[in-house]
Amino acid sequence: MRKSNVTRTSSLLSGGAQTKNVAVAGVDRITPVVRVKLSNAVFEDLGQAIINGDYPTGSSLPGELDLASAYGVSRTVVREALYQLTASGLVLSRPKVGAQVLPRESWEYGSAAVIRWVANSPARAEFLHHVTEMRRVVEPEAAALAALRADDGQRARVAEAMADMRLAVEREDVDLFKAADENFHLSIAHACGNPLLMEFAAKLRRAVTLSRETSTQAIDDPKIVEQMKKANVYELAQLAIDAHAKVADAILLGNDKGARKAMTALLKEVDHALTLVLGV
Amino acid sequence: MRKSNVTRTSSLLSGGAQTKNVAVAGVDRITPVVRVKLSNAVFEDLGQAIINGDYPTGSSLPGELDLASAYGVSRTVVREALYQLTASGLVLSRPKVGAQVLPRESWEYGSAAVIRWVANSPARAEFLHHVTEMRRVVEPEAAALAALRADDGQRARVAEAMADMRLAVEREDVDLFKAADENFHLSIAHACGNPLLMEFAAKLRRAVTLSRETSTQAIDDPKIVEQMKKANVYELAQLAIDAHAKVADAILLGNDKGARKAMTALLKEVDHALTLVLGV
DNA sequence: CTGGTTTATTTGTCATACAATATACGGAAA
DNA sequence: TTTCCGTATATTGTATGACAAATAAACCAG
Repeated sequence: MRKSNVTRTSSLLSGGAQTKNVAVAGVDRITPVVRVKLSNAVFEDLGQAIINGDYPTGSSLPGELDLASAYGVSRTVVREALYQLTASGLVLSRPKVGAQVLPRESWEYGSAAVIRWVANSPARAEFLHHVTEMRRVVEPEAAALAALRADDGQRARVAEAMADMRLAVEREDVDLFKAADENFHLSIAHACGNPLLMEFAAKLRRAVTLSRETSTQAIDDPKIVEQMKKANVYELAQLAIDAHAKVADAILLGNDKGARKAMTALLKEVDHALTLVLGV
Repeated sequence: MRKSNVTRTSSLLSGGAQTKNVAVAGVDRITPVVRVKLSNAVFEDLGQAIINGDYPTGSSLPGELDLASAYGVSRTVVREALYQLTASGLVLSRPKVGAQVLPRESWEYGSAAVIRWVANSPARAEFLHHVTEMRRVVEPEAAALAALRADDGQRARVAEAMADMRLAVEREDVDLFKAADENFHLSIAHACGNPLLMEFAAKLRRAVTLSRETSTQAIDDPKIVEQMKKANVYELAQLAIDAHAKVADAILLGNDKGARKAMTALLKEVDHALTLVLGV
């Protein structure tokens, strides 16, 4: 029933994704040059579908052969995708019963893929709330440790991000500001000397960024628009510069307690407002 | 070049694999219940080998066919294992170049498998140090949130773990004590109302437990034995009971600040000593 | 209706073939 | 000689078909 290989390859990203996802229209156009592995594509789509709640906890995914024909790929590809899902803690597949969706407690929220999916799922708002809560626990500590342990190169990167942020405000360059903000927090995370803390802080930060990106279309929320109008952007920018600078200075001086305190203040006072203005 | 590792694994797998290939009549019936998937076994072994440093960063694993023949499995199985490794952030495989080991920064330290491997690797001591550092950041906050948000059932489980711990000391039952300790911390993590915090705290806790388990054979370290002898176990047990009770009481009373403070003290004063006595 | 057996369906594993891709080699041009 | 470019070759990516193993569901004996 399945004949030509080449045409079927392209039918995966369009046809298969259509059936499950909402808007993957642009995806296959973005990556025509870099040939995406089919199993990764299936992995992405199934993972997003599971996390979106299309397959409730405890239910079984369609059989491997069904999935294969639905996506227009071979059973081999489906299996390889299922193994990635298994490693992400989303499913457990057993003979006869199929790949069962595991309860939320066993998903690997730490995994990059899961974060990506959740940040792009209906549960995005709630997730972002939890992420913010965690950032307020983790990032001040990361700043404190960075003040104590950062080497010269790491301190330089913090300083550089700070400089970029000032430059962005000067030039009124929103994109540069976003990038500098991201760099600022990531460079601190990388300087804290604890790989666990580093990875976790970086992932939290990435979750925020992802949510900002994927929620651009949600700006028609009148409440948010109102808040954005009310905000005095320039004032906010100056406030952000000050708050970030206090953190950076403390880190550069090796003042751990000061860095912790400054980062706490930054997250409490500025970051929420920034998030509102920048898109969530 | 990494022959020793492969051959060791091959022998591990040989029990399950050969029974099928050779089709010896009686052997099949000996181990029919615990049938491990071959790909999972290969996944486990390769992951452990990578994290042990057998394959340095940037190097390529042996080719799929080599791995297949080394492990005595089909190429399909090897590929499925490699896909799990990919999802864990350990390798990235490309045509012709093979599966390259990614730098540590991209390993999913949050993933259960990676934690298992690291907790069982030469880097265990250092990892445990980082884990402890993270616990001192995360668990006090989890306790505080649990005091604010735990429902009746969750509070009951905390109280139950506390009661078990008292019982264990009374009966001088070390195993029960370990279990109660584990339950105590896990129940708090589960009661904090933030899935990210819950998962992270639980994984940190699990890393500690795993390290304790896998290091039983390392107790011949004279320094540790000396410390264990010097420790007054009964005194320590009473200290542990008191410290844990303070946390539990604060949580049950909804006193978040008290819970945070008590947990901080617990981790600072008692937990290290406990870890020493219990096996690390 | 109960309990054990059989059946049927699905996953787990293997083998083979071919397509796609990146390294490495070798030849041509400057 | 060096540099550039195409070809060769080895390895991964994908597809297909086959069989073994496991288990849920149907079935039958009592």
